[in-house]
Amino acid sequence: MTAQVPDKPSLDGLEPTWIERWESAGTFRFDRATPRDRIYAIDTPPPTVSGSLHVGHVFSYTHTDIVARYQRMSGREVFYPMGWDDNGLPTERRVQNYFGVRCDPSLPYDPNFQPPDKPGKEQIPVSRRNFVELCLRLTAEDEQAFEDLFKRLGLSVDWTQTYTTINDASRRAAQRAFLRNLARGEAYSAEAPTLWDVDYRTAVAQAELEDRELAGAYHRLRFPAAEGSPPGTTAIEIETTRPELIPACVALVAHPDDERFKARFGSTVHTPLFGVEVPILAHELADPEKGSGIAMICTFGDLTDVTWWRELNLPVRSVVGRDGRIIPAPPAGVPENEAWAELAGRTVKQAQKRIVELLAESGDLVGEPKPITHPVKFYEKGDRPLEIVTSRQWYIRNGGRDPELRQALIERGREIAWHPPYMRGRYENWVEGLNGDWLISRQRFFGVPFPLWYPIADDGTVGWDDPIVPPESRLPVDPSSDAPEGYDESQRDKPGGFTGDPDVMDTWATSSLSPQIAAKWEDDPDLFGRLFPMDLRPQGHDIIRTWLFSTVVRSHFEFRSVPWYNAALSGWILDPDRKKMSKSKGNVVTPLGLLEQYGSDSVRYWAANGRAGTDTAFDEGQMKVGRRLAIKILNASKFALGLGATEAGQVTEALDRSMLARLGEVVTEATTAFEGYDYTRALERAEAFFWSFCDDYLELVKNRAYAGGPASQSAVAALRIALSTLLRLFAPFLPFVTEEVWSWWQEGSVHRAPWPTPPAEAEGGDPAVLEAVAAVLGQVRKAKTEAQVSMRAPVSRLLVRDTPEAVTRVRAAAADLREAGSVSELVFEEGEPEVNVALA
RNA sequence: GGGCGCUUAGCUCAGUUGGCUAGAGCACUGCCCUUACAAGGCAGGGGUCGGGGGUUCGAGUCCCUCAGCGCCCACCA
Repeated sequence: MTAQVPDKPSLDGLEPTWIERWESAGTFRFDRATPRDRIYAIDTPPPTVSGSLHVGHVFSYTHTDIVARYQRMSGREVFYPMGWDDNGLPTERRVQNYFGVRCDPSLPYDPNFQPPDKPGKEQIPVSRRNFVELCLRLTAEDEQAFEDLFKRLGLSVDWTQTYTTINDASRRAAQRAFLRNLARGEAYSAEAPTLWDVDYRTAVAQAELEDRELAGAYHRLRFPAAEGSPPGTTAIEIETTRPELIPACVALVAHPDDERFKARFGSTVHTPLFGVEVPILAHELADPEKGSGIAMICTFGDLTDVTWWRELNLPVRSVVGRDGRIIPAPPAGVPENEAWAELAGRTVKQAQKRIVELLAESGDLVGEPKPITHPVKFYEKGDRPLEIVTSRQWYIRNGGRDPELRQALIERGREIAWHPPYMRGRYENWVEGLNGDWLISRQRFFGVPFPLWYPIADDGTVGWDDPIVPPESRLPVDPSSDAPEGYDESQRDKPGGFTGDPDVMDTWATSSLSPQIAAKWEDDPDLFGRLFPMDLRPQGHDIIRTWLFSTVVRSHFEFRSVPWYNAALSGWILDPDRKKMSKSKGNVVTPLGLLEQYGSDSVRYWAANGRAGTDTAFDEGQMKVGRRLAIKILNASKFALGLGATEAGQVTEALDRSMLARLGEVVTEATTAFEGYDYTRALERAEAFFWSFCDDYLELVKNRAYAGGPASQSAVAALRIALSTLLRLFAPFLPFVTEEVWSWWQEGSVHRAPWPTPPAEAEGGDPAVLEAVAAVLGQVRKAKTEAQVSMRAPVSRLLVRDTPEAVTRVRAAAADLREAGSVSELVFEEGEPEVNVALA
């Protein structure tokens, strides 16, 4: 076929052109009729829709796309969907600010509600359903912007396969999976101390915690001995960073072997200011080295308190409310005295300040508080330290309390191929360290509701342990607006009636079902059967403990199988100062701006140089290199195709066969690398070959190719074979420029072309010939450079002395060498290797 | 405190079972308008492979040890 080569090939405008043509041609459309064993299914990470994508997304999504394109060219039908993770706290917060509303689940749905044009000072309370509608409205806009960016980046996603984590199908899947967990006993509810974010007013899970260093102080407090103690019994001094929890104190605890306190175990002391009598107890977790060696147990200051409280069977005296303030009335057993009046209603921070003053006045504070910094637990998205409150929550078993299940989940991890392999260690590390089940309920609104109601007895008590479940055929349900079977809406929240579960599932409880949701579990059994288990889960290594692990848990329970066979973990994008790319930086450098400035292929080139699992520096220099590579492909292609087509396609010359033989080796290496998910190496090999192809081979054959005749035809044929192979090698990385060049002379899309195999025309070629001739040519160039003359300057005599084998190799391309170097006389000798260049 | 990863040229990084004189790109220096490409090409300078010890004919690579950086977990009175 005759090539249609533009006079001045350019990268400008390639993206919109090809995005449009791929879409109209359905190039990346998934063919669901494909047999299962030829399908490659990807569990694409659904990005959180609450703001904007950043450079890190561009980086990691490119990696997945490269793999997808390789698999597609290798003959697999690629299922490459896109999801939008739009439920959850970040979206709620954004919607509140954007529309000036807040969710009040007690309100009825108002079908005619319209938010104000501008958010007012006071947030307007709206029903849950109205709130969810506003969330959907705002996320729809964001999702469109995300899609546009991902398209611009060149992701070969099948855009007809999209889902959102809040849509009907996702809610149905999440509720169905939960009900099955419940029926099998894998989900349960319990009233227990729970980590609680006082701003979001919701429980949070172990996996969502992070430590932050905070300033605090050790306060040394005196607990006087109880009346009736033997004469001379001293007061006990403890150290605490949370003096405001004195009214919540239920005991003191020291190590059982601690001689200082052994005699006191079983006796009691009084709390300062409140005079509550508390026992002195022994427990191994108490560290004699810390503070005064004896600690105050409060309900609850931290997780160790929870352990002590549980194992020592202590009472609960909660003083911190769900809003993070000291509750109005003291818990049972604590007097409502002047001290309490000073604390009630204050935030814990204010309460601490005040109680320290009171303790100083009463003389119970020993010395001055000693300032320290210490790690404090936060919800990863939160602003204030977590408190621990007692509440009823839903859990899914995850092995945290069950060694057998834990082991089974570790075994599942071993069925997955991890890229890079050491990431499996992080998974096992996490699973082995679990110390509680997975808390999935959140006291929030924009999420998947628990599909449950509870009966209300005639005396008004709620049957929390006796939930009413809907049939699966009714899903999804919203228990806040739908009534359960056998009841009607008038019985809501009435004695003898029912009440809906007010909570929603944590966002991970939905996204842990992403393979099920994307593959339309139960909604389309034929499709699901072809896709599950999937082939690849790509994701960041920071969410192994959350998304990856929870997906394995759900799949293990429902299917007794892994959710996918491969997990590819991408690294971080780092600032030039090697810190994780900060939000502010990420916003300065917008992904769209980069794509427009350098071109999508160039940005992808940079991303492709980040190996799986390895953190990568943000480097615009690499994007410039990528741009140069793309331009080089245009120009080299223009040259190769501008020579015209050869009819016979006979590759007869040794140099041509040598080049193709070397290219064949590169194809083999690249293919092996890709099969091991090492796309970076594949790119490296292709790129290294391509530059030597341009610098050496093209220069050597240029004159011969122009000349005409059989030897010329050999060069032209070899060039076209090489170009076809190279374009396909580069296609996964640089989809736009390769497609552009492919379209000059080939039918169809390069992205549906077969992955290259070593060229058959290389048969009998010796890869070392090109290398040997190129080395001599390099010597000629060096001589000219040193003489400061043009590369076209004539060489009167070129002497090549080397081993007989080497001489034979160079001699095989003697004519090309003479032309390329403008050499008059070319002399070969056998002997001590030397290249001697005599300029005219 | 436990686990994992990392440390190679000024910068970003390759270096696959130990094996020629340790590589690439960027940056830097010099030269060249050569009809695919000046948004280019060619050539060049630059490294005690984090420190120390060991195994070996031979170590960037294997073992021990120390140091530094990063991540995860535990502890956080």
